Amino acid sequence: MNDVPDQPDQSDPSLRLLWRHRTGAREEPRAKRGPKQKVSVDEIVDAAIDLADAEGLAAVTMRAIAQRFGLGAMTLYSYVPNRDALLVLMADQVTGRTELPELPADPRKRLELVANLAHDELRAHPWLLEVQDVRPWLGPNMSDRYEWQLSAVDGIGLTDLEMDQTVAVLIGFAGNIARSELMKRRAEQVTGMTESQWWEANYDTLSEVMAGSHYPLANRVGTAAGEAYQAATDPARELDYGLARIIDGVLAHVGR
Amino acid sequence: MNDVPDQPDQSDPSLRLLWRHRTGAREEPRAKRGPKQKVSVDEIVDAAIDLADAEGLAAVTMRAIAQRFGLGAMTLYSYVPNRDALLVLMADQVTGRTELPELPADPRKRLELVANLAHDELRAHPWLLEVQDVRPWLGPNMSDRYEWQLSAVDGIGLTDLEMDQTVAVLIGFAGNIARSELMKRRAEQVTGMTESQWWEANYDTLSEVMAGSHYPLANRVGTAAGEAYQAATDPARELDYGLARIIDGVLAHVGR
DNA sequence: TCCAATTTCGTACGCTGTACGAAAATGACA
DNA sequence: TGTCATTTTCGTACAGCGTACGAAATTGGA
Repeated sequence: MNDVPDQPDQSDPSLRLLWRHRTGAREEPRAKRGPKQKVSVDEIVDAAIDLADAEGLAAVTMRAIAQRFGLGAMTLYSYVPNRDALLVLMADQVTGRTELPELPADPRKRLELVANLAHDELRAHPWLLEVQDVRPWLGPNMSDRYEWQLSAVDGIGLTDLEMDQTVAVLIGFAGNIARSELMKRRAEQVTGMTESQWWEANYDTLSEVMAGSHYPLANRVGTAAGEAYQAATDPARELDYGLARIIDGVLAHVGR
Repeated sequence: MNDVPDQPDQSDPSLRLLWRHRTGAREEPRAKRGPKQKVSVDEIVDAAIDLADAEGLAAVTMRAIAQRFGLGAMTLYSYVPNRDALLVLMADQVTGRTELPELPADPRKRLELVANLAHDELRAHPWLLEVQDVRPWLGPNMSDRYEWQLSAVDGIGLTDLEMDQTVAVLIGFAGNIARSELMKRRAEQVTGMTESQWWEANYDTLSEVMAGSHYPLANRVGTAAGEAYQAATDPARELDYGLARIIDGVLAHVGR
């Protein structure tokens, strides 16, 4: 019998699930009775990650995951409270796969590394962009990542708050580039045409429909882009350009 | 009988729908026979926008929109080819509601205006962030907007390609701030707690679970953030800080 | 051996977008 | 005015989703 009255547990249940491999010292108490679980949470999460990598986040359905193990769909709910929690577990688990390299001494190179690492990861697992919209996750691997990101901007001359905000700007920017790359790939997949093919196929309709409007700058810029790299956009160069400007701004701010 | 062989029309059908109010000079040919349509595409799109503003994009279902007009769900498909096309129409239409102010002379103020306008709009219509992921849209109001954005960075000393990339960085950043604001609001709605309440409710679990890990920088930064503004993040200040750094970087690049 | 605890999972519900085809409404023409 | 081709309306249906519920199966401890 407890002295303290039973107040409803307001704490997020998926927190313990996220940190299941690092809970203090003791192992999580195995169930004493009942059938042994046939798979593990990690296996389920890994299977879901595979599925998302291969076919996109929309293909990550409870039924599809369960089928990979020959389980019934509802069985997954004895491992994971619901689909959203699974997505968070996927995000943290895939984050843990990327090892965090030593940081170079040069501040500019440090910031570039933070952005490029995020960008590469999001290119490899584009579904992370969609998961991000579901919930901010506070898992062990994400925490490690954040600590590493902060260490990259530490000692440069930023205040504590500015350190956080600088990291946010950098990884946000990397995410935007990754997002535009994803959209470009998706558009090509949906339409079955490359970007330049799309513009060609729609040229007549566009010029007819835009006859009454005038876009001198957009035309000039669009022409320049088309000549520079047979497409309207080139995310790789956007990354280099934008990253250089942001880092310039940050380093100028701390007076270098 | 046509001389040219019938080649399948590869052009995007929703393009004509997007530009329905500006097609050259002549009106779109009204149907000669059959019942008159009871509503208009604009009314449908406006209703969908209202719904999205009030209850989020997930509430924008074909059935819900149709019900607003006392129509059957399938009736909408005589106005709009499918839901995705409707979302694009919504995005362009709501973009047209924001009037584009005169641009100030000062380059810094011009760039700030571009970012702030995007940010305010996304705050008022957060579902635009989700629509953006569906498809890049090329409607009349988005085209006007893009031309205006380019004019804001024109004459500053950027190349044509850099103009486009600069706009992309600015509005992408504004979008990221709006996204984190949206997530914060959503989290409070889902959990029923404010951010600081969440941290309080999960403090015990967190410190237990993170006992084996060390996050000196994250702790320092988190403490600083908590003291500065009773929360882990403050999007409004992130906007000011990041925007200043980005614009610094751009203006330094063109040598001012 | 028996029971309590736990996992497994079939069924079902409400929800989604939308394919299909019948029914209703309308303007043009005989 | 009657007829018909055209167009809009929309009821029904289907596949797929997350998941609530409850029964069945499995297991270790007493």
